Amino acid sequence: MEQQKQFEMAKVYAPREMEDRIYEMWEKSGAFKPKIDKSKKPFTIVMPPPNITGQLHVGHALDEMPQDVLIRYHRMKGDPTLWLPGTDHAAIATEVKVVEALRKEGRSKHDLGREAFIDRVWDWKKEYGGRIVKQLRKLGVSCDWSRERFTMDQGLSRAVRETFVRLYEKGLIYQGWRMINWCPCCQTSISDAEVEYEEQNGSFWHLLYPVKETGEMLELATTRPETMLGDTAVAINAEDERYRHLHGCHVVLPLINKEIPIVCDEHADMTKGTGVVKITPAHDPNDYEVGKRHDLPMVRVFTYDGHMTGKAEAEENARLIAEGRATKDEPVVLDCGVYAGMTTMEARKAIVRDLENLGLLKKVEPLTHEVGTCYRCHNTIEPMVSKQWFVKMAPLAKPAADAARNKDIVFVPERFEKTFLNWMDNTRDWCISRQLWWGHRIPAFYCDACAKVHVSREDLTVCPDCGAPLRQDEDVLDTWFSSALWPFSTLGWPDDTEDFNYFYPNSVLSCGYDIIFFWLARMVFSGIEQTGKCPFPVALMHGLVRDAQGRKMSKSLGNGIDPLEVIEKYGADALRFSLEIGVAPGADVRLSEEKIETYRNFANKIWNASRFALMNMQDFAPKGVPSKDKLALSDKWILKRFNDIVRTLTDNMESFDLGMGAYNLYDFIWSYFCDWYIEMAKHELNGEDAEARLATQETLNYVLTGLLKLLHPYMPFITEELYSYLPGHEGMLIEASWPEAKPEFDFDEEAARMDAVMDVIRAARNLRAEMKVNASKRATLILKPAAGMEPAFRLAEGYLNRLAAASSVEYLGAGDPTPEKAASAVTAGTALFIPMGELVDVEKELARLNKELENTLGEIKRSEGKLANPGFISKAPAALIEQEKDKIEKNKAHAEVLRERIGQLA
RNA sequence: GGGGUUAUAGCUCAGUUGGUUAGAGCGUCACGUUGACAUCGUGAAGGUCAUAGGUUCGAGCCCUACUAACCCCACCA
Repeated sequence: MEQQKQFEMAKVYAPREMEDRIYEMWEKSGAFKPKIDKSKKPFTIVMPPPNITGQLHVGHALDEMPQDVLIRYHRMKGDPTLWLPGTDHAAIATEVKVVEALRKEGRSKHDLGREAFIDRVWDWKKEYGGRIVKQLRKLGVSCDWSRERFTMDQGLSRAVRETFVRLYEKGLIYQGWRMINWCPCCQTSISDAEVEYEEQNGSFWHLLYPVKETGEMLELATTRPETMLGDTAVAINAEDERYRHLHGCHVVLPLINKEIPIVCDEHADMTKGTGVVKITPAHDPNDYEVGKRHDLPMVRVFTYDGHMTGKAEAEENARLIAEGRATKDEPVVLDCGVYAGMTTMEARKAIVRDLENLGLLKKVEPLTHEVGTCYRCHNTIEPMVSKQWFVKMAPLAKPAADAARNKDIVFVPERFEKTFLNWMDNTRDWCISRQLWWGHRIPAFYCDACAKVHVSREDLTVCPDCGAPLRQDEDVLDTWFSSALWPFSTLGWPDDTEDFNYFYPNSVLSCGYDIIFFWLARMVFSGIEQTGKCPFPVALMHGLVRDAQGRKMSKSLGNGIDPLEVIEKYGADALRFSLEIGVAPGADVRLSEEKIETYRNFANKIWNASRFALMNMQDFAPKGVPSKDKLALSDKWILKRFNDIVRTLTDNMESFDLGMGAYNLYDFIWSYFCDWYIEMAKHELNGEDAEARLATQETLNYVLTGLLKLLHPYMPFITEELYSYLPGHEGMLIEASWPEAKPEFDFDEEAARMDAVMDVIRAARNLRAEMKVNASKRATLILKPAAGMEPAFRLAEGYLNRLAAASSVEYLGAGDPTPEKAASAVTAGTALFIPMGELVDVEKELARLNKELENTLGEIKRSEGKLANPGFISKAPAALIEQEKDKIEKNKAHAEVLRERIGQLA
């Protein structure tokens, strides 16, 4: 049976053949479902929900990696482990996609109407929403698909509504006219966090406004001349001597000849430009504040779709005002006359041209400045005064910031705590209403009869006060409003469910640092407000994926790596490892196909090491743990080193040093296990001594099995496959056990002696390489062992033969003369000689030995200098002083052997 | 303007609370293939740890200043 297995095992690792099969097996076995055990502490992570519009890209792959590694580690440790997956409805992104699809059919969402449009989006969701979820499986994510959630499913919608009503009832959600960011393209408001600033080339137009009282021209500059029709004042600084005579005066707004006041306000900066600034309260955030301070009227000149307002809009507005339905906070709409209906850009040109014709354009300066753009469509944001819903942030931000300051939430790495606090301490109210159809509709109901607003957990049709019919608010909520509840809404909150009670708070939240404000911060304050608990004690951040040159991956640069393609080519394990190895928490990752190839090669290495092990375990029935009696020196050495790596890896996992853990494993498996241990084990495995062979088989099996387990969180597929081949658990899934270091295998002394032997092997190889000896040519190795080392070398002769190409090993006593026609080297007091007859160039040999002697003497001097320093003696730890003394001893012995050899050759 | 990060070998990066003669991968060069693996092995070359001070018995690591690159937030009339 086993015999067959071996021959079935391909010589080359072929991930494609196994990964889908293994994933299916995992899913069928229910391995990813936690077993709730009240006596145990669970380990929980909720997956950042990808957008249903999404296609898997390397960013997702990076996002999943730390989570899957931690989840698999904790599952192996035996913790009831839940990784909860799901998707986000992505209000704007999805709506834009579907609107686009409709446009191709020659229709608009308004042609369909609200209900039909939403049906259409659900259809779209059914068709494409599952795509990313299928693709995620290719990465090997071990989440519990039976608990998959969607931000707009019934339960989560109820959580959203409950949250909204609670916040409203506490006065933490309010509706009002405020300055907001308006995207004329998406035709919706967006939050401050959704504005991205881009550097753009623009102009600085210097305009002249005539002063009514004095007739002089007041020069001011603007980057947005199209807003001038909405100016309701001009501001100067009260301290500005240049304009002291204008206090209380007015200017006549050109083009519409409207008289507006000159006001004194701190916003006017004397050091900038002419110190005069035009004030457009309806279209600029700063001017809005100035307007409030001076009780200036607000005049709106832009429509919500990016045109200049005209007669129709102005009349509609006038009507509302006349009927008393417009509040004081609401801007007055201007009929822009000849400019009406123009886009803002057309109006800019026309207004500048007209001003120039009037001689009121003094000059135009080019400038580059940061312009706010929509994070979705990248069109320029227009600041607008608009009626929206807001979350009052101050009372929510305070406890969230406290949680970070009290370390109820810890950031990994630490520095992101500052980013988080900086935002929490300065955040402004959150605009949560979006003028979209796809999303959670705002549960506010208006009564036109009694002008009341009802916010309710249930849909209302008639006014509870007056019985008149109600109409629901047309807007939906910011998509992040629902994702902010993700750590608990997915577990059944607001109901008192078993999942919620057991798995909340979550254990860790892992996401990219680019969504700290969008998501993480909002989860923290929402969790604290709604559940009274910080939703997770640890925020593990990761960075961005970049290309080999460190650039962001983007379609326009064409430098993207398609994860599905590279999985197809190199396997998911290779991709996973590439994204994790050597990456410090929070650091960006450079990814290239070459890098992925390197770790595919690593997988192949493991594959072949296992193949080797299996070939040598045909006749072997493991007892599980090697018995100590017959272990070879190399067995003891690897058992000790394996203990070390188990301890290290466990530390790495517990401290979230996942990149370090991967690196440690790579190094251990390739160098310690493959290059050294397997090569040495060949001696015992091919030897005559049946008991020694058995002991090595036990060791090989024990260590390899353990290594596969340690590597499993990073490379789940190949480790699962190989594990199932190893004797003792053929066909089994990797059991839920994380390896433990066994103190009885801490063979410190033997390991140290083995290391000394390895030094000699390296020195011999080095000599041979320098002498350009053909690797297949064997030669006698003559050793003059350091004190007490001869027994170790005798035990290790098999390794010396095999790894240092020694045809035989001879030993010299302390007083014995050393061979002359030999290349020589000294390591830790042991001298080694390889007789090479005439090949040896005595001059070169001497030069080399002298150089080494010089180095050694230098070292001794350095150590002696240290020890001669009274400060060092009195303050350094005793162990270090001992170490330094020890070093002198060793180096002296080393130098002695070198001198002896030099003396003999010279 | 506020906050943050980075600077170590040709390239990409490690380097834990300060404690050997600063490491790895890739690349380069030399040698090597008959049975785990050329998706491989062995060996070598290559670094004044950005700069200047400081603290310390001791600094790649801590502090200050400076230089350069990058990121985030705010602002730019």
